Amino acid sequence: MPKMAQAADNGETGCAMAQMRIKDIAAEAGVSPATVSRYLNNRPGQMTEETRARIAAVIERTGYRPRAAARNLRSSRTNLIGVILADIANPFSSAMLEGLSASAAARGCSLMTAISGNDPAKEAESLTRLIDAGVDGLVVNTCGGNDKAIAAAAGRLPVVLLDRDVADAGVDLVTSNNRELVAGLVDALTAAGSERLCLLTEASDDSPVRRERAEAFTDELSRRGLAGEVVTLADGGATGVGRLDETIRGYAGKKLGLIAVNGLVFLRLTEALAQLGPSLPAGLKIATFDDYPWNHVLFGGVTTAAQDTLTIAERVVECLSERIDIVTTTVGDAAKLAPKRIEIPGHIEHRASTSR
Amino acid sequence: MPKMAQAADNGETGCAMAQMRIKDIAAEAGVSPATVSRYLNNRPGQMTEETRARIAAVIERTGYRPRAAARNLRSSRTNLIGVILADIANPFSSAMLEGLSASAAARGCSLMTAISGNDPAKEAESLTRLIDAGVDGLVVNTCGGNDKAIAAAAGRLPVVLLDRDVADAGVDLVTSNNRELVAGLVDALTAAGSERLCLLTEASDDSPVRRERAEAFTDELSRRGLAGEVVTLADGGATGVGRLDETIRGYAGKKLGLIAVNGLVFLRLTEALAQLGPSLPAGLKIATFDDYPWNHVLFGGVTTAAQDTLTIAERVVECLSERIDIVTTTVGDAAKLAPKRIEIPGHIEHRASTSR
DNA sequence: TCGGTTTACGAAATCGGTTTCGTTTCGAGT
DNA sequence: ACTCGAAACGAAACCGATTTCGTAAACCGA
Repeated sequence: MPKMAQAADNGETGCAMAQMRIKDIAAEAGVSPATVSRYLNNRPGQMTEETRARIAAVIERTGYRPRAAARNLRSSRTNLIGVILADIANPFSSAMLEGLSASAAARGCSLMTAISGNDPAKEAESLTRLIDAGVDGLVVNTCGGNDKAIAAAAGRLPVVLLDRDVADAGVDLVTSNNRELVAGLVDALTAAGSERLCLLTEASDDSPVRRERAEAFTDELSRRGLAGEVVTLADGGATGVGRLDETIRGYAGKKLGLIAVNGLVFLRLTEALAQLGPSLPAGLKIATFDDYPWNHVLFGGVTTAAQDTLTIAERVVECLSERIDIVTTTVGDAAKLAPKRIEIPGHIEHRASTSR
Repeated sequence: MPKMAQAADNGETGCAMAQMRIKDIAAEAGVSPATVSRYLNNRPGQMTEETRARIAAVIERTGYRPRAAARNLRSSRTNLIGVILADIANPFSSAMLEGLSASAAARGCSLMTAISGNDPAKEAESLTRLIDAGVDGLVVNTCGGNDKAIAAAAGRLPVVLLDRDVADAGVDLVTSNNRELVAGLVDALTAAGSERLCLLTEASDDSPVRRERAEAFTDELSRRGLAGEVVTLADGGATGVGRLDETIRGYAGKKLGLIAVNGLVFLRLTEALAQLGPSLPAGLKIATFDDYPWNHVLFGGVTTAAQDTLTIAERVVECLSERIDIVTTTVGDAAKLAPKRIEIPGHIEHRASTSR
């Protein structure tokens, strides 16, 4: 006989009563805790429709909620997904967070988030913090510089990389079809009359994504026999402007088209253009990656390579849950499925795209 | 004698060994699990410098990490802070998330995030999800419509409201000094020559924040004897543009100044202005809340009321930890400290602010 | 040297679920 | 009727830490 046997017989007492435990529910429903547990996790071994109903009724009436900590401990599963984002200021990241949140919730998982702010040290710290917290899996939008740590983490739990790859291997990656998107932007600009193209990048951003886009860009140029180059803006804002000014002057009168390699570079580009004064070279056209909400306002609308963040998020969670299920189901590390590389097609938003 | 007595004697075997438990560490260090626990939580009752060092050495060597689920269960504390954000697309929210993440990490806490997308149903669901997950406290940037649920939640664990208040009482709130910021924007516009002022709002956003700003605005107008009004854009984009167009025409030739009540309205405003064509009424000036990164690019720089997101985040976490400490320390609900209302002063970014 | 108070630590209970394993019951097949 | 397998369920171990309580040793002033 339990100490607080009749703790449950309250109808609607408003007072703060001690929390119900599973054994209280069990007693109330006249079954064993094991059966209630089966009910809670609707285990394959069915139970009589009658006991099921009885348990449901008791839970409904008492408003019982199982304590997560207890079930986590015993089952060593938390239904938590860790997310490490490099730069939350980037709308890509916030859109992704929203998508991940929704997809995770759909599978009964919650998100634990950490933000590295593009600082590898913080990223590493977040990595251990989330793992220590017991997340079932990890989504990492890495800022780079932690390849070994990430590989190590992937050895301990399921990891899916988001957008940015890691030199070391063995982890799933979900990203956009950057090469096609680059081609699409080149298409758009040439169709709009540009004769020379520049891809603008930042020195500080040395991510594999940037490199992939730059590579695709030069490939595309040579494939089409177009003139152009990759221009790396220096980090200090002013230098960047100088470099940009120089570039624009260098192509003066030649129908230049600029592609910003990502949203932040685009932002710096607009700043720089504003600084250079209202007199832009005639025929200068602009396109960019990342569909910031103001892209269709600036310059009368900027043609944009938009990533399908919602689908990316969905697939990320899908990959992760798949691996999580494997880990928690199979005995050892047997049946390791090969690392996937998934490209989610983005699309080009065609807009006016002219600076004038 | 434990089953796996010598599991610990490996030096650097690469094989995946079973995880260490606290009792393994204890055995290895020649102390009891209780002492190791004391070490881990550096409890007031000191221990010999020698045993401390011995435990530290063993932990260091084995790379032992305590299982969070177990300590959560026993201590009924998770070091998790739940965060519910209404609209992650708003840079205010993402900046806040970054700030919260940093402040929480500084106190050894992690963040569990949920995003309501301004949907009260989702918000309510997030509320229960996070509470069920066992968060120690909750930060809510509510979208409204859940006053009772939030009040109920606040009865069960510490809750701090972020930016948006809740009709019901009894919870801490951290927000900006909206009234002063409104006055600051009015200052800026009148100083720039505006004679009539409009505050632009959206019908769909009926948050207390919007209302507070609108109220402050009309107060300010009457205090200064200025002409002007609050203009509510309808929800459907097109109607909004029409309404705006109408407003601008109505004041034609009268040196109009527009204030966007928040960043999203400002975005719609820029869109609408772009749609209305390049010929804006001469002397139209614009100011806005929320310092989006492109504010200083558009229209040659838009005067902005910027909130101090970092400080807000800091104070939010501070408030929350304070209450969490009280809850976990004191016996009952004694010593309930009164709900605070904290206003963090923002500042006005003075920029060119002219549309032409 | 002796009571009295800390201090350092260990033994064992405990948190609240899940999981394993075994038992009973029920229905089908012959 | 009897066997057999599956279905429904209960008893008890278990997850891995924290916490309570107790004890032995150390310290301390008189």
